[in-house]
Amino acid sequence: MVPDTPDRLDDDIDAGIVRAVSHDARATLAELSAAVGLSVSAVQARLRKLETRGVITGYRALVDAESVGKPLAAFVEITPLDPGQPDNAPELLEHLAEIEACHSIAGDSAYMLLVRVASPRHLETLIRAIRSAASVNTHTTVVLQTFYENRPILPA
Amino acid sequence: MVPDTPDRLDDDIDAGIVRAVSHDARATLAELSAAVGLSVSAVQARLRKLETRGVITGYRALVDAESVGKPLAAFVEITPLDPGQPDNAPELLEHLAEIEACHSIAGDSAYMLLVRVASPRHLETLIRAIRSAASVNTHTTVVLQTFYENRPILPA
DNA sequence: GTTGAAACCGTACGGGC
DNA sequence: GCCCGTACGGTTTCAAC
Repeated sequence: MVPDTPDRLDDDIDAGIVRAVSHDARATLAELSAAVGLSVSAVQARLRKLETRGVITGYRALVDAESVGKPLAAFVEITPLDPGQPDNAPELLEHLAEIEACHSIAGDSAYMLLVRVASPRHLETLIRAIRSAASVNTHTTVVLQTFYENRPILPA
Repeated sequence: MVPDTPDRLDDDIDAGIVRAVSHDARATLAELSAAVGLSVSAVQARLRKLETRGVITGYRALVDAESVGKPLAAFVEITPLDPGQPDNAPELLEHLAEIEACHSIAGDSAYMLLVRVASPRHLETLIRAIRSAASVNTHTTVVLQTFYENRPILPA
């Protein structure tokens, strides 16, 4: 039996490109070229492919949350009030820009959110908005300090 | 009394630049210039300042975790075995590349980690490594599905 | 902040492996 | 198929204003 391709990286060069652009998304093709030892054209073609195949899904600036007025982060676990109802909480909450991430999880709660707000008062307002928008209970864990986050996901 | 600057964005134009580069970190200065209505040079100078002031701390490619062989994510809460000891768990764990984020938190546990691994077996190995490296108990919540994450932090 | 000129970069295309 | 080189238009950079 032929083994399935375990992931969508063709080879070590693709992995090197992903690593380099994960470390600095604004790196030029010339810099990426130097990093992996291929011509600029070849790197450009590979980068395009990585984007179209969905390996690279976008490019983001990392922004200091305090600098943009959102110094308070929290994990909010949510659970539907009525477990019988169809559950589309992620969609119902998508319009709330304070929510940075939404995962469904194993364990006591149904979803884990990561949120960022300006103050405890804003956190209270957001939690109320979450509860009423998605008909859920919430369990909130305040982040006291972030040591690191958004470390690059490196190809194995 | 003069109000303290609440954050480190000078004005709406800086906010616009941050928003634009958060949405697409590979946008050219010309594109950013068009987005905020300033000359290319002025945008470049502002972007540099935002970087040196620490408002923008870097640029990352968003990588599909499954495509690079890490389809399994989990939240790992950790608590020191001996609460009397000096606690430098974040440093002790920093060398583990599977850890994407480390926050200290309020509540039952001391820290919340976000980790990504290839399989349940790798998760077990990682949890053992975390326990022995930082002398902690762990409480793990597996991520079943990620609806969204890394949504941009927009200036208020 | 703006303009402008030189250096650099992104892109498409041709040819070779 | 993938890769490299070249050429042209767009971009980045920096100095002068």
